[in-house]
Amino acid sequence: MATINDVCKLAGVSKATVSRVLNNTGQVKPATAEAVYQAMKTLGYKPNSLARALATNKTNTLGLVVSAFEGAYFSSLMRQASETTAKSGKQLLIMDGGHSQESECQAINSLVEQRVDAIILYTRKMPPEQLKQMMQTLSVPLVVINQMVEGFEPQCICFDQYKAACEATEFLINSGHRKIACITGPEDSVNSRLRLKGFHDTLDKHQLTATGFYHGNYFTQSGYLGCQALLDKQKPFTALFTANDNMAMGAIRALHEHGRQVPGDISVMGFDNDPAGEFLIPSLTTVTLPVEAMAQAAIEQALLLVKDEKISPVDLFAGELIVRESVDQLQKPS
Amino acid sequence: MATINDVCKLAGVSKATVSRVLNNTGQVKPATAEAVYQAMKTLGYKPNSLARALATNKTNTLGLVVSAFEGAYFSSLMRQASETTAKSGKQLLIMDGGHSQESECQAINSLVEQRVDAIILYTRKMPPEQLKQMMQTLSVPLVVINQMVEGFEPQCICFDQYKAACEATEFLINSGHRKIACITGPEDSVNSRLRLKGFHDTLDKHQLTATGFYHGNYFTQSGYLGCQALLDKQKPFTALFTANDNMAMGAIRALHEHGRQVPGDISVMGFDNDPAGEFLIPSLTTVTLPVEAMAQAAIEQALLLVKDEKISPVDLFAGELIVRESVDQLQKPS
DNA sequence: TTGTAAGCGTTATCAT
DNA sequence: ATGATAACGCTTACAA
Repeated sequence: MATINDVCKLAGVSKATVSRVLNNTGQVKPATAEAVYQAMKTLGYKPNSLARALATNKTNTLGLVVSAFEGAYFSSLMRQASETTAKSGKQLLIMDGGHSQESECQAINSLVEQRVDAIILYTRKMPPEQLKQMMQTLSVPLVVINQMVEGFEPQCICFDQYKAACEATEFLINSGHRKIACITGPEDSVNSRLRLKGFHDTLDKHQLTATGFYHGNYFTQSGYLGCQALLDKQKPFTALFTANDNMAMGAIRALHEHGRQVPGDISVMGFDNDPAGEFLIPSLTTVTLPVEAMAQAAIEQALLLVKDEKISPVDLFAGELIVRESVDQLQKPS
Repeated sequence: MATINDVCKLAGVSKATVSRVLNNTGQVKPATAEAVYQAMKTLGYKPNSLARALATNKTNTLGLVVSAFEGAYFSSLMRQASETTAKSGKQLLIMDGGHSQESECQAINSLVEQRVDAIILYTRKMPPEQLKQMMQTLSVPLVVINQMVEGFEPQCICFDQYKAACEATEFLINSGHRKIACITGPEDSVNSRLRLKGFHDTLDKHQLTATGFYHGNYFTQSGYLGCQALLDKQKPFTALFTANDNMAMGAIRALHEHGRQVPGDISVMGFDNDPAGEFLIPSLTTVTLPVEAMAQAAIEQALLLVKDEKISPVDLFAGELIVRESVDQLQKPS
């Protein structure tokens, strides 16, 4: 692999000059520049970004840690993050946060060792206190998605989980449902707790109480199992609130296998607006989660932090109810 | 950010010694080692992997370029690749190949500049000749998934698209279907052409001909649109062969909107075995594509190449028919 | 067991 | 307009 020295020799100039044409910094006579270009070409020279980073103390790289690769949600997140980063002329390094807090830490650590300019973290496992501590001690700027850290608001890109869950539940109630069951996310997830709280509070507000609930894990299968469990309990319900679209799909399948019509017998509300939901039969009533916008905001904040600019907090992102077929109106909404 | 020099001073030893304890290479007195650890800890020292890579000429990093982030298929690919790499103690750097051949080249180029130890490429856009050229000229080993390059077979991890498509079609015919339409992938994709060829050849073999076909783009929506187009043509068919599960889902939705029962009126065959297919109503008859195994094989070959070991070609991966509900047996299979 | 010093491929500061 | 040369943070002979 050719180095800058090889180029020097072939072009008959010094390292400094080659570096100049490489970064077009400083003045260099067109003729020599041309010679250097030629030399680079014939040698197939590619600058070594490691050496460059070492010399400049800038890697031009952002690190993104995601807590999963599965699901349309994360796909969109990664795609948008990658796009926004590319537009800024930097690299995006995507790492798997794995299934545990420990592996998330490892991922972050490894990004720090690689000297990325900033880290964007989508975590499901990291407790808020530890996030706070990292924000304080880490030597690179850290932006987190979907987790609020007190005192570091500008570095947090959040979605109003609670409100969105309230609205979804409200819609169910407004549609005339009174017996509502729920399949929620894992207990150890802050966001899933927020969604659950929104659900419960809204029921409370209407003097209702949940007909049953089940802790899923966001995978389709757990929606399926959860719904079976709910059905087995023999407590009848007319609507099911689900903490994401995947689980909604699983639940609908379980309902179908039990001979229940959706939405005729039981209505199902999703969460996330997975693109597949539009094509399901019945199509899924759900609430959008603007991942793309959030990913973009996260990268942009990170980019500002890299430039040492002061940043202001980003508003909470809001959900939007998408009314499709899977929820029946038992009565007209008020 | 603390450097090795800071550690030296605080611990009162030389760089060499610190390096020794860092990599536990060579002999170092337990007492001094302890002192060094202490120093590292109190300084919050993290080795700079750039400097290390520069010195050793090894980055301990593999680069993966994917042609898309969307879809369960790529999620599995990335997850498995990430896992296998991690097991080997290396890093996986995932890059977006983007939507064009040019951006794929950029991604590769940038990985080369970052001096990754090897590159794994899942491409949809790169023509075979160019792949071949890269394999010859690139300074890092290159492994490609799903594309066969003559003379570089050991570096190609492939799936037998053709055979799988034949089997799927055969199943349709065996089930009594004679009027079969098809929604295939993009024309410029080698694999999608192979699937289409398998479909056509199998029909030929039975003296049948396709009732119609449509070029989709692997997104759900295009299955939906394609199926509508097919329906509008008024050429009746009893079965639909689809080049991936997403498009199958879209097609089923279109069929439903046109009042056709699946599989009662029209059977639908998917391709890929997307995990969602199991929960669809009707659940999807499809053929598995062993992405995980392929991803693992790709990483393992890459790892061997890094170690300069000679590698032998990996067998073509085979599909497996998954019989579920979406295909009706008009007659018992022979 | 430990230290010295050269080198990895760049950039950047001086001179010239 | 160009060239020496000292960093950058680490590894690795070679000495001691």
